Amino acid sequence: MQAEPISTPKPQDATQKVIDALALAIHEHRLAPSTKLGEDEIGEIYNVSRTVVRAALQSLAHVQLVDIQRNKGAFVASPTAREAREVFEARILLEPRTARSAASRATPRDIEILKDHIAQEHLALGTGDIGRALNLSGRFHIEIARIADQDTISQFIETLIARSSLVIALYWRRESALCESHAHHALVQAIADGDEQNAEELMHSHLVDLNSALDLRDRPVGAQNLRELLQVTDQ
Amino acid sequence: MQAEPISTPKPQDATQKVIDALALAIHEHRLAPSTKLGEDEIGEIYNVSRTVVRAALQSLAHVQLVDIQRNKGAFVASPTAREAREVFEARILLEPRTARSAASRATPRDIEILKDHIAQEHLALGTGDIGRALNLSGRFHIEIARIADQDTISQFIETLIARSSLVIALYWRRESALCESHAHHALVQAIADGDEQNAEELMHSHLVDLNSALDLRDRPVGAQNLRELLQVTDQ
DNA sequence: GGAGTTCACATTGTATACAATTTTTCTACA
DNA sequence: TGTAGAAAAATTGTATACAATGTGAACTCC
Repeated sequence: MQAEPISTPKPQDATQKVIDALALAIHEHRLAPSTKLGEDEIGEIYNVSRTVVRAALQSLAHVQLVDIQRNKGAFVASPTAREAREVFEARILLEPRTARSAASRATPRDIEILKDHIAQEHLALGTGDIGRALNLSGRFHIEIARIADQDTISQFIETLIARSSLVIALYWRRESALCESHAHHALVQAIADGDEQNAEELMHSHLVDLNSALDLRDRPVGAQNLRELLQVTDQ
Repeated sequence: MQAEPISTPKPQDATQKVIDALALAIHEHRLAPSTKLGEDEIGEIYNVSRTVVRAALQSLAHVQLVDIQRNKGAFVASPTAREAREVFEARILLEPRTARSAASRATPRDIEILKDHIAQEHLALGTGDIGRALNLSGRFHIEIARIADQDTISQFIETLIARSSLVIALYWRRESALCESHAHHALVQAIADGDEQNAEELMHSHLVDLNSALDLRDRPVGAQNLRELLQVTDQ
């Protein structure tokens, strides 16, 4: 009776599918901070039961991409200015050393992958798909952590980059251009050359640059959407 | 038989109760690495449904205290020698700077708490309750991270210390005494004095000492218990 | 007697059903 | 008209039921 030829209905975890889908939507800024994530709603979208959705939401809450409030529900996380600062402080602490380590271990294949990332990012920017470009930019950093071959720290960096996505959504200031392709390009070159010192320094300054492009003054986040709606053309 | 007079049956999350209970058991080395954690079994022990147990196990899997294998079940994690190395490398990277930060911010109340931790640890060692002493020793480090007032990094450190518990269970060598009370004492003094440089250095050397008390040669972990049983008085 | 197969049992993955809490809406009253 | 209160609706927390997968024992065949 040869059911589904290729598309398997539930090949692996249904949970992982939901996790990936939601994480991608957040990373690409299609789900804004503070958005309510109703269990039934999500379950209906992906054709899974609330059991699966709850597991996915809890997993995302663990990396602080969503915020679960008991008896209230799950919302896309909305980092405070302070949390945003901490995320980048942690990145500045971890990633330069990771870049150094990557420079000492990268294989030609790794360099290929990194360059491919940059190319795809450039492409996405060209087509105006900013969300995708942002996501790829983050995955570039994750890839470097993978090359560094330190799973434990890589995992930390992965969650930090995920949260960075939310920070950028909330605190990025328009004025600064986000074309940091140059920084990434120079970084790849240093890693390809095995220049550990340079890789470490480039990563450091890259992150400092990123951080300085944020406007981290406190502001009343939270029910942000509601406020926006209420103030629209309010006479 | 007047059941629990004050203890409420389900005051807060039932899930959190299970998480805490299992984590404590692991930290106190009452649950050995690779121990199978059956859902029905645990649910029966704590009088909760499998739903709650599964949520707890998934949460513990996130911090890598347990290892969930699809369709197989959950087991107390059993870090490889490599993972053990990585955990301590990460601690050495993060904690010294955290100790420095703690030294710059600690209040008299904080110092009290730290000294109390040491006293309790000493007490536990005196009564031979090594499991409790180990747990308190770990919580001492967590307390310092809390004082440093960097939630993001504190959270990383918390998971690292949790995993350290498993590492110690697997790789600690008997020969070395685990009375590092002196190190903790000196650390508190430096923090109380606001001596940032000294606090950072003391924490660094303390962690290096700890690390050197591990025997990180590879060994076939995994179904450790079974192997032991099978080889007992074999002829 | 040993290796391979099959069937029964046990355990996990997922869905549904029920209970508890929150949010909304409707109504009554000042 | 606006506000307080109560009932209704919606949503989450937990438990149970069913489906799918894995494990182990008994049995057959060599």
